[in-house]
Amino acid sequence: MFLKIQFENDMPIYEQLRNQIVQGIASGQLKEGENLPSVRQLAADLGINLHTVNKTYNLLKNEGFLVVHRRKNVIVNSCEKMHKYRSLTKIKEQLYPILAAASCRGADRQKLTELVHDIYNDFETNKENI
Amino acid sequence: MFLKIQFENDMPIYEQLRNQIVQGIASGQLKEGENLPSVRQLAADLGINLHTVNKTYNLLKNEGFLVVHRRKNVIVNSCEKMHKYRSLTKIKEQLYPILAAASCRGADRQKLTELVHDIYNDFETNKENI
Amino acid sequence: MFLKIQFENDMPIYEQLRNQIVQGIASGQLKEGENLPSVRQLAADLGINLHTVNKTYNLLKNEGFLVVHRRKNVIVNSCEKMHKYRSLTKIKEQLYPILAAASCRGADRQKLTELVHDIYNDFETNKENI
Amino acid sequence: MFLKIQFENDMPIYEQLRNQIVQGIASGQLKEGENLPSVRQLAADLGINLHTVNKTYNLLKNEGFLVVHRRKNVIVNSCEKMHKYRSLTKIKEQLYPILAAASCRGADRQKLTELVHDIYNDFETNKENI
DNA sequence: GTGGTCTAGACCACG
DNA sequence: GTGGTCTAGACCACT
Repeated sequence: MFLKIQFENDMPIYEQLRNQIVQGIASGQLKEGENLPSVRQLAADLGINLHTVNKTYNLLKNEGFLVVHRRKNVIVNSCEKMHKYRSLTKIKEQLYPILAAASCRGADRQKLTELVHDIYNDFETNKENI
Repeated sequence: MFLKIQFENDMPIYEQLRNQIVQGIASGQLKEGENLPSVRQLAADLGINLHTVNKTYNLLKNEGFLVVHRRKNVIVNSCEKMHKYRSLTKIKEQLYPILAAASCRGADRQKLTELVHDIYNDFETNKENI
Repeated sequence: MFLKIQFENDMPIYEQLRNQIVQGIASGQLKEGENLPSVRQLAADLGINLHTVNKTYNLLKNEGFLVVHRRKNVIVNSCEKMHKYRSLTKIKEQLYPILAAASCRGADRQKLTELVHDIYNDFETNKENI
Repeated sequence: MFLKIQFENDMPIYEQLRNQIVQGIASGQLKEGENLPSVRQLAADLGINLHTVNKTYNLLKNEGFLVVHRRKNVIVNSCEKMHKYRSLTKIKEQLYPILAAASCRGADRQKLTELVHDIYNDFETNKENI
């Protein structure tokens, strides 16, 4: 598994985990329909609490990234389903404070669009390597 | 004052305040050298505790957006000083999880760059209206 | 714990605490990765408010001496991380007024370098005693 | 006059003033017996409050750097008199927290003694230029 | 049980 | 009157 927890990070563990799984999906390391390790197993692998993993899975389920199948295994949702959760206004809301700070600090729209491309390139190069 | 707190929001008050002030600077509503209301005043205006405002001001000071001036109280820092706090890697780090989720949900790089332009346009149109 | 507050001292409590912890790290009494008492515990031990301890910890965190670890609570940062916060110009700035006064009062560079060695010896002899 | 106040500095004005005058003496820009501008005049020159200048002068008087003459003009004390105020233990006390932080951050005794020499050189080169 | 946040009231240093 | 410091008591998120 490619997941790694930074215990000395400000970000809560469940949120680190959430972000990494989402990035795994974005970069194609986790594919549609692929199933994730059980709560118990992932907790053991990472050396963290069961509740924490559970919280992450629930969060990802509510966000539409995962679905819990009847046999209790957790799998990556289909792309079409995920698309239904898209909300540009929400994304904009999240970007706003980051871009505001960046703008104040002299990062112009050119720089920012470059960054966006950089990140999307990261996603795609990962896909190719798989 | 254009600041407004949403008490029902999950985001801590001090952080809402921080974001709004940064956006005020980005959009030119708060100009370099302009002074902000005193801790007590702003706390009274917003109906919150002065320590919460104090925390926000201190945070913004540490981030380089504000400086305490011995006679003008708290003022907006100069652009040049703010520029020293720019770190593209940090911005990228902040964008990463947002773009990952957006990408999973079918927002391609085209859409995202449009959003970036939208937001930068917001900043600039505000500037023109002043 | 080796920490001791002088309540009759002009220096703010949180700053006394900060200095003593930094000296503890410098002298090896607090080692890399070692964890400090909880905010509440230390506050109780020293007979001060937990917010004061909290302020100290946050200050030391911002200065790179401490990090909050999600399981070990607050721990001493690694030496490498601390090294990133070194700024000779800043140190020089801090030394300037002290050395100016010392110089006026007839303490020449010889005396001062001796003092520097004295202090560094203190740090090292403490290390050996552990 | 070579004095300059930074209103956006954390350090109180009276302390900035104190440090600069001490540095002026250390570097020979202010010589033994030379008299300083009146409280009123210096306050006007710097655009600060009378009380602030007064506080500085009183502080410097208590520290032995200045003496108030009978005709109310303030003059730089003689070197011999200043020497009586020397206390190595006090200097050491002041250096301690600075060197502790520096040491943690990887500035060894070599680096620090260099800094000391740098600063003393500053004092002396100023003297030669006068 | 930990640190983080918010509120509240008090005193002080500074200008 | 300003920000800075300290104390006190409360609730919450995280693990």
